[in-house]
Amino acid sequence: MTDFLRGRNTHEIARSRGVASVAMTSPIPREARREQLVQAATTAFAQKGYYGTSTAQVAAEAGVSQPYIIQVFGTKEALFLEVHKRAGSLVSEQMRTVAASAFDMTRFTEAYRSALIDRTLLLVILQGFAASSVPAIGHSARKLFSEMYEILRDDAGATPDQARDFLARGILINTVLAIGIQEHIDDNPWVKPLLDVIFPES
Amino acid sequence: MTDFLRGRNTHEIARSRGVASVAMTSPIPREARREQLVQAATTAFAQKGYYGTSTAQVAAEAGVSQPYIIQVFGTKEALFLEVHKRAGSLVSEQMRTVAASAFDMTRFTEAYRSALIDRTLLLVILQGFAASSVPAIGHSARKLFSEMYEILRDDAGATPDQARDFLARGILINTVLAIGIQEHIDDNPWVKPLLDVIFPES
DNA sequence: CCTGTTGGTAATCGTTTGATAAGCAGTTAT
DNA sequence: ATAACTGCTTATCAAACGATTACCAACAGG
Repeated sequence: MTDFLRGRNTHEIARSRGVASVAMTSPIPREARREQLVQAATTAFAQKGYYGTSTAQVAAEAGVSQPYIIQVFGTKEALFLEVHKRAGSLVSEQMRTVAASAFDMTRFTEAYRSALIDRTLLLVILQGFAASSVPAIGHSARKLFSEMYEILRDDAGATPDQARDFLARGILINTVLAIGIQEHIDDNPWVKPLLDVIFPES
Repeated sequence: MTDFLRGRNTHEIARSRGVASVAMTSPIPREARREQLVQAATTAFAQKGYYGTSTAQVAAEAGVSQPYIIQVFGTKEALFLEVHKRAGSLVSEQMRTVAASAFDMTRFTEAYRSALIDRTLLLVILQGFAASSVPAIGHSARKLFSEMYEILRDDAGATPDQARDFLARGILINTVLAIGIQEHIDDNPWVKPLLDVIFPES
């Protein structure tokens, strides 16, 4: 990005000063670091998708070097898959808890409002749909889709029609988020009534 | 791709034979060629999206050289925008004719079934949503979204709630097409009841 | 101390990318 | 005929990409 310092980590900063042991942060344990990288990658992939995001951008977002990303995850594809699966799990989890008791379309808003805290998760899922031509990504996307239907059917007791409408609403919200129409509402102010029924009183 | 002959057009074939005027097709007029290129680009972009599709792939699909694509459209972004806008126009057009009389959700299936003939159009629209982080593409996507709402509201007399449900169903269909779950129904056979209510008796 | 292991980086590579430049072939107008 | 225009190519380029290699720094255990 703009900040070239992003790529300079504590190691290099210390070395470039000629001081080996000043302002040196301890290396972060493997699992914690991996978690942090997935988080950064989620942010990056959410915006520009699988093809549109370079491993260097993910690295910059995380504040590490690009080869390190590859070293930890093996390939860019494996990284995206981990990001996608994690996002899918989190959203599924949230769906399950909200729809646990009985199916009720009025709970929909509640469900997605809490998920909106991590709107990047929803965007990653959309990007997964769009990149389904990559075999492994398509597989993961279909699995997620099926899993969501399973949740609605088994945990919420929804009929196929109800599940369809629920999923449709969810994907519509994902799309509206992706195109950022709320931020550009000034360009088309007359769509507000529509947005109002998509995001009630928010 | 696999066929290296794709890149050899009539010009080169004639020249490589040392014969200047044998089996030589006349150059195609500008507008007709442009149309053909947009068609090829639509096919290419529908599968792998804006970032995932190279201009060379578009050129191979159309049977012309890669620089020619750039020459005709200026940039890859301009090409995608033309493809996206044309797909949006065609789908909007179809929406308008079907929903012209009065709003009726039962006509939904009919509307999308005819549009399914060009499922690539729907995929291009989805890819436009996914690539909305590119400013011009985002603008085009929002414009399309607004236009669709306008059609539903003005031509079909739909309420915001009805428009929301209609659009949601449409985008769900786009998504289901994108992930290709129908082709992989064997992997998750129990989602068939869901697909049956998404694509009635098809 | 020094030795192995873990957590990282810099340097580099081969490929692919979008885009430019220059030129050739066929058609049309003078 | 020839000059000009349109259609389209080959050749080339600089930048960006994912990935490999080799190395450096800190810590832990003997």
